[in-house]
Amino acid sequence: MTAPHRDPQSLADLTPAQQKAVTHVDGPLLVLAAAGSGKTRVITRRVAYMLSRGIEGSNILALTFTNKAAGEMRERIGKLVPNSNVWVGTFHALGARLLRTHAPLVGLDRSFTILDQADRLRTIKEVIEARKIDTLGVPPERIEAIISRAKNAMTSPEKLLGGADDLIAKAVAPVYKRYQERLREQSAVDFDDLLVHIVTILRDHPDLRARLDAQYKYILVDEYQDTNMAQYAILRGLSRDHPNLCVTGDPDQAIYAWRGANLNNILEFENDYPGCKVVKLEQNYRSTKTILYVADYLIQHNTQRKPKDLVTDNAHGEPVEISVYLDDHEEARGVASRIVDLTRHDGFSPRDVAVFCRVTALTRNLEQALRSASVPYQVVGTVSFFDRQEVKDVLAYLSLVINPRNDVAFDRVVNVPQRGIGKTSLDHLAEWARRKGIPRLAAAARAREIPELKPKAIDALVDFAAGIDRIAKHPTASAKDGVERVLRAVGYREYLKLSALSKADDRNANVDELITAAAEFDSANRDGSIAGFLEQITLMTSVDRWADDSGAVTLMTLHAAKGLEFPVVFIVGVENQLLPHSRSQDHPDQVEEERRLFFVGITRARQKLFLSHCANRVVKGRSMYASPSPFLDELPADAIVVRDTTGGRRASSQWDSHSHSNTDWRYGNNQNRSSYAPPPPPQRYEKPRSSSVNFGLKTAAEHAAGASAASSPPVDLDRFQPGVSVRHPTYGLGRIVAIEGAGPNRKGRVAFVVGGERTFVLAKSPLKPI
DNA sequence: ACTGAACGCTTTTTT
DNA sequence: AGCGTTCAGT
Repeated sequence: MTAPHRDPQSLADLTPAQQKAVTHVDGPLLVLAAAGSGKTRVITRRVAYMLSRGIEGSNILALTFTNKAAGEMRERIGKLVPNSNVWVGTFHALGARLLRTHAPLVGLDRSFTILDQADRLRTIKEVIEARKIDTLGVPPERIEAIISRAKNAMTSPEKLLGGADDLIAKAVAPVYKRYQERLREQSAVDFDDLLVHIVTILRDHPDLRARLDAQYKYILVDEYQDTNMAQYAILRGLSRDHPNLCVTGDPDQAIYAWRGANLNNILEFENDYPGCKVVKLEQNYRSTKTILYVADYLIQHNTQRKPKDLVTDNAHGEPVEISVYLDDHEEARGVASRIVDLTRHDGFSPRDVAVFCRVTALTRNLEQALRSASVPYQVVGTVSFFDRQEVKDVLAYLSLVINPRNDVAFDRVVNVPQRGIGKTSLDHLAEWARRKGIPRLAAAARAREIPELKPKAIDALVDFAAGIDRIAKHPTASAKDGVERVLRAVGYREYLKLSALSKADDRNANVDELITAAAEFDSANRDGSIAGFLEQITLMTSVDRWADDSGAVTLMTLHAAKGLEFPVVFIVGVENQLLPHSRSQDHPDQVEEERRLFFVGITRARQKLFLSHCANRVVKGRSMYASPSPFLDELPADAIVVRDTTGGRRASSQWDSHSHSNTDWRYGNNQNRSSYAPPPPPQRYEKPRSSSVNFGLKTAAEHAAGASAASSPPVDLDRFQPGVSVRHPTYGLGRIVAIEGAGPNRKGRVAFVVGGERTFVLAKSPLKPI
């Protein structure tokens, strides 16, 4: 139906299905894109096609899941059509941008602050404490999650309460209500508000809605299966007069239900947008036949699912390897040496390799093993640079300068560096500010009027407020200037030198890096503001900071892996309480999501896939028995090989006596083999029979023969003498310079290699002689 | 009243 | 292994 366009050759390299998607311009379009089906390519080509048909770039909006995906797409569009003016970004970035312009419509200043999830949790805790709300023992973290889910579903506190018989909702609703008020008082928003406020604005201001709808005449959405109700509502609002909405996604890759994503958005799209065209992309260009076969075999175990045919013309490839290790250290070492082999003998480079795990904590061992094997690696999703204390401190100062109502930032820095302002003084201040209905910074400036405060505290607070004021008075030139001004004004470098002990150098380096980041921001955004700098940082995800050109092995969670691909993939910790995670085991829906998560991990691999699990794993400092994931049973036996590295070393009478008697058990089954992939010749490998046991939560220490060795032996106090070298968990190595007193209260003065001298009560301290 | 050290509790996944 | 709370000391 579409006439030939200006550049006919540009479509020749696309399959008929891809062409259909690319050339559909007007009206709703649903692209069901299987993993590895070239979805991103189709989207970018479609944008280029629209531009070539004369559509203005400023009328096109492309929404992605992460900033990184946005950056890639922006770049690819830029290569096809330079200077196109298409807006590409995440939903949250769009929300922030629109809200900067229209903040007053929902009662916020334009200089509003975006709270990250740590700030949000802090605020929730404060609300509970200040209002003495009885939460019926529901922990703050859980309350936070419930509030977030309620917001994403656009449920008000009142409506949450309407759910009658739910006790938890009853406990959460008042916190939710008060939390929302607190945010408004501070002119702050959390991540969810970036979406919800936009929904409110679109709903309450029809003229503005119509204007935006007309401006964003063409909208593309990636990863549509992971959108939530608020995002859905935004899209509805922007696609009423011009329903040229193109969504792409794959229900089998929906892994964010826990965050409020609603799978029905994609399942019901055809009904929501009548006349919608549907294109299925089922051809896989990424993985070997074997990997695709394994993935498909697994995902067919989900009951809530539309069947689909995955096909590929790629080579068969090798069987998927499942390794069994004795414990998590062995696993890490095994993976590391495997990677060394691959790079030395098989022509892979470290950058071709990724290691995925279910929880971030698992990366620790791997880091160690890779380091000692001299394999370069990069962790995605650990405490990011911007989560570091010193960086957060400086950013909080900046944030307070820009938005003086930001009480969260005030609390964070009012006593950093220490100004002798303690908790009781701050409690009085907060209470007074609350009664007066003013921000805490303003209250600090008027500390003299607060009767409960001591003169010392008054002086310190007034001083602090004046200091912030002084910084704010200077016209803020650039982000870099702002950071440097803060550092100078508060004497932050000096503070680091004195208080940070052995970490002073690292922390100073981090501060340096922050200055660099600010300078980078300045040159990238010549009309940018400090507010813009802060916003960019808050909305940045861990994946966004990941540079894939670093030539290093990539370590990340399965969630972070979505949308990426690697020639070689390892998935570690494929164990029962981990994948599926123990928190999901009670709910079948959640187990299906875990299966999808595993599916996502498997389908990231192009050529080689390695899975592994352990018999023992250290969790939270305790060694626990671990059993293989039930998902491993759902893989086709004829496409996998098992490698048991535990040998006879796992001999433990406890273990064996608990074993199941089914000695013929092995991974996988062939009950309903899918027909598209002729499997490689069957490879029969006996699975270690004892591994099929699930011991639940007993610690291995309770069983192990050498259990007593695990408990730390009491240290003989007499061994602490002047001159003796000691180790402290926090301060590291040191030497005893003096012993004071006698008996159980005997104290030792220790000079540390880094960080000066400190005194400890020897019997109570964690000091160890060396 | 503030500061610092020790103890106990906790962690799924993230915009 | 990390963080917030608690306790003791100045």
